[in-house]
Amino acid sequence: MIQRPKGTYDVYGNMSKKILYIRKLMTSLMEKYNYEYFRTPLFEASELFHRGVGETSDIVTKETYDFKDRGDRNLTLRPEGTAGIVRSYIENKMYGNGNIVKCWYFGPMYRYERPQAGRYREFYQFGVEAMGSSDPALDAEVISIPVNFYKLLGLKDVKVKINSLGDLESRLKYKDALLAYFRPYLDDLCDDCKERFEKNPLRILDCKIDNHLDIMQKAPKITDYLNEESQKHFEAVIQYLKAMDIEYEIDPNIVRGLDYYTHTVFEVEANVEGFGKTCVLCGGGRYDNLVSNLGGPDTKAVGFALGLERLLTILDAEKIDIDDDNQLDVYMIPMDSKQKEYALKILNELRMNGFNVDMDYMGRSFKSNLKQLDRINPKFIIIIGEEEERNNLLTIKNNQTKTEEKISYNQIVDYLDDKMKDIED
RNA sequence: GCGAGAUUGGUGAAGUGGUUAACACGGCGGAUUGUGGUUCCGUUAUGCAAGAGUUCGAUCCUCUUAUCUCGCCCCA
Repeated sequence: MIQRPKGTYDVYGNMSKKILYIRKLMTSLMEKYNYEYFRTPLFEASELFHRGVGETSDIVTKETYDFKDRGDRNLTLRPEGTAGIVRSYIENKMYGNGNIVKCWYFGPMYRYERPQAGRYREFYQFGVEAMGSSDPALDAEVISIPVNFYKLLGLKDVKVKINSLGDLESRLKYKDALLAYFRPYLDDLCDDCKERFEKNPLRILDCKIDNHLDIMQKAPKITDYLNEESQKHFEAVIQYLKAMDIEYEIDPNIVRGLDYYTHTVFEVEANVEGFGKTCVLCGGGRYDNLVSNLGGPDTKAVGFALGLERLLTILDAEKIDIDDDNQLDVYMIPMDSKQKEYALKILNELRMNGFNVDMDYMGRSFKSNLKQLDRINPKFIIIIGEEEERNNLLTIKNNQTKTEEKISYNQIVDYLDDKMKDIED
């Protein structure tokens, strides 16, 4: 038997309802924020991610799906959303009028990782990018999006952890300071941290094993290395968060895994009782150099992304039920296959008049069809037998009151329109 | 990439080196030939992830592969 590829999953049943609901919520929220929907290709020139995400990041060095197409082009399935959006921004010259571009996306991303709970090789991300402004208020707006999104979904104790990496200058100075600081203690660090020391010293601060060590607590803080401009930006973001009543905590250990971040970096976490711990739900930050690094004009930008699968896992753990069940308006039961023509005629008519209608295609006995009704749970049942067909009638039964009446075919649309209003009231 | 544990029908699962693989739910049919969540009856896996090996005989033992779960790395 052919199985689905490792780290992928199929969506159906309950899951599909949840996803549709979440997508609807995203769409309406982004309308309120006045962000535009963007869609970019699932694969891009490999070089885009090498230059965009960072040549040294783990995502690019060991997690991408790279392939050559039949025209010998080097392509990569996108491991994240920002690089493609920025490429599109540059390629379509959206910077033209010095406009701000605020957009959102939702789609599959690909990383060759070891699958674990809530983590897949093909996974979906919802994200936004706001390009063309360095206003710290924009950072705050972007941060407010996931916060409000989670609140609307019913998550509790949603909290922002925020830090600043400063501009390139501040960051380099800090990196040097860290290297100088940790070098004498290298032997005290865990093996992973020794590797981090070489590759990405900022991540040492994030280590779960060495967390307790004295040298960790006393390590230099990025905040002491921010230049004046970076400091001012950071403080302003904090002020704006306060203004919006968004709960935050400054966490100097947040450094993020992608190379393009500058200034604001943040994660949003929620306390998940089901897991007995706080979980990171999404992350993002400012990337003022990415657009120019990818060949565009100097453009400041900020964004975030959240993983759908982790969100669903956490909603489950919190027992937040979000399925967006749209109840069937009408279920049709033909008494006999002879009545199918007439049934289909009614079915089609009702659908074109805006009702959700389905009927039995299993050739079930009448009795059996009735037994199915509890599972199908329609608002109305239309029963069509020989007599109804002959006289252009149909029997319609209210599934709640269990009362039924015979009406003529011509009346059905008006009849249902009327009844639906009653139900809604 | 490394380590550990799993994989039995549509679903949840019990089970054993040897004839017909429990039990439950669901499905279908019937008791009730045009009106339903109850009850009762019948039926529902030529097969125990895939392949190979050991054996007179394997779902059970061994190996390989695949996938899932958990941990590390990483990410979010």
